[in-house]
Amino acid sequence: MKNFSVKCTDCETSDCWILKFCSKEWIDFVANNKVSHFYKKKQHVIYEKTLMEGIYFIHFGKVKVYKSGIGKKQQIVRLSKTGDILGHRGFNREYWPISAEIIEDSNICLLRIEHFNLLLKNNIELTNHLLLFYVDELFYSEEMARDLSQLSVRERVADALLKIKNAYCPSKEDKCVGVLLSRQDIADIAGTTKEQVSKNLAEFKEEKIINLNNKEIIIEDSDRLNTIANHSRF
Amino acid sequence: MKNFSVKCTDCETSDCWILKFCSKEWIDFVANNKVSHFYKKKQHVIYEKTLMEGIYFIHFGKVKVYKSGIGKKQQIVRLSKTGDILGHRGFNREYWPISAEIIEDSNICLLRIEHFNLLLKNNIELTNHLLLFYVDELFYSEEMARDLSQLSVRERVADALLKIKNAYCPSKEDKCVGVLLSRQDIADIAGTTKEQVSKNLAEFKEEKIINLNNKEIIIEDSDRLNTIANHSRF
DNA sequence: CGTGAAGTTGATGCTTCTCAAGCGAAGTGG
DNA sequence: CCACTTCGCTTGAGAAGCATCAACTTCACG
Repeated sequence: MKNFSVKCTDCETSDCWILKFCSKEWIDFVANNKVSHFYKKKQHVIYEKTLMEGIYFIHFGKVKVYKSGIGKKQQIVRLSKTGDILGHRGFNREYWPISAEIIEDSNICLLRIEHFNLLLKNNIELTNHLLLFYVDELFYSEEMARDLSQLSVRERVADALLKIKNAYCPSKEDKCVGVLLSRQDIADIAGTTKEQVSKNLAEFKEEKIINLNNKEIIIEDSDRLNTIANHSRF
Repeated sequence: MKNFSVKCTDCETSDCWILKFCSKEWIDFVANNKVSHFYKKKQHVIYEKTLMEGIYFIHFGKVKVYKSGIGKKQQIVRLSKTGDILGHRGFNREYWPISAEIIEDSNICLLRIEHFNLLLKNNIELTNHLLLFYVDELFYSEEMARDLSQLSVRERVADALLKIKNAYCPSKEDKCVGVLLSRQDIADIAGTTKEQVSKNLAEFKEEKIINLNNKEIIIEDSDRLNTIANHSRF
């Protein structure tokens, strides 16, 4: 396993919050106190209900954040990637309210909570950014709640595809969704079962809205996909 | 209509955030810049998609906060009351992402956003409290999302009753849920229809879990109600 | 006392979940 | 390198859960 533990000052992940919102001396502080770790696909960074340790920053990679529900059911609440903060849902909590699992090999930095608190206290811009970030997260979360309860499965599957694309391949020109997720993962975003996802993807393919090339999902007609997903909103 | 526009310094709503987290001089600042308004049941404080104006503080009363969905469907995302902050979901947004409707006559203070921002900048304790509040809101919202998608209607109706009780009558001794909401309101919390609420309430009554005394819901066996609502959680 | 709104209840049918069988790709071990 | 196992995906059939519709009752309020 390669060592990805670079100094923050040499880090190429330019949208890392530390680099963007902290002063030079505090970037050094983070560099001296963070711990980097490389994770392989399917490994867990965070286990729900275990002791909260600190805040994570994704140096590079892709991570799904989910909440456990009935039996084995899970609700994916976020798709995180390079530059994203991770574990902020556990801020000020003793135990993690969510789990985080690697979906593409990732390198992730941990800053223990006492250091993060010190950082917040001394970097007002970071605090302000975090505040606004929570506002956004709350907005998306409540939109998700409403949609999970009111949209049909077909609409939710369409919406899930757009969410994945938006998270991992936002480029308008590029048609792929940017990551290989299992049917179960898509179901855990859409709040349904893997069988329903399969059936609806087959339908979308039949209608030439998407294409399925060896496991990869290609969005052929994002306008119609949008129409299906937004069928109801407003 | 009585005039409830008291000076903040004379305000008896002791859990108002201004009184709790701002310094004396800044309480005066709020007192001089806030606008109080009395609202009657069914009036709207906030209309979704209209211009965001500022942050509200509930002097006294009860308010439901909801997001519009398909057709006339609504998802209630919060039950607010005396001392609560209102409209923080619109922080840093141009338009309101939610509506807020009075469910019991209320007096509510508005602090325009430019004043609120100034307040935040100068009262670090308020900023910190707001940050932690958003973390909590995010937690509850994602729990709601998961539950709406995974629980059965029966479980969600039980959960809705507990949420109402918890919001408006948290006392363990008192059995009432603390407020008169319509079946449609309960449905909008539970993510179902008013008919299903009616049927499930009848079932609960049959099972001696609740009692229905002229529109008022009395919780007779909160343990069993909890068991039903939590059937799945963990 | 009359009108409209809110609540109840039952019948019906659609949507979605569950279960099961079959398939193919990928990984494992001899 | 090939059989063997395992895992994920697909598809169909059946069942369950839930929304919708409609008829009726009760309540609120002028």
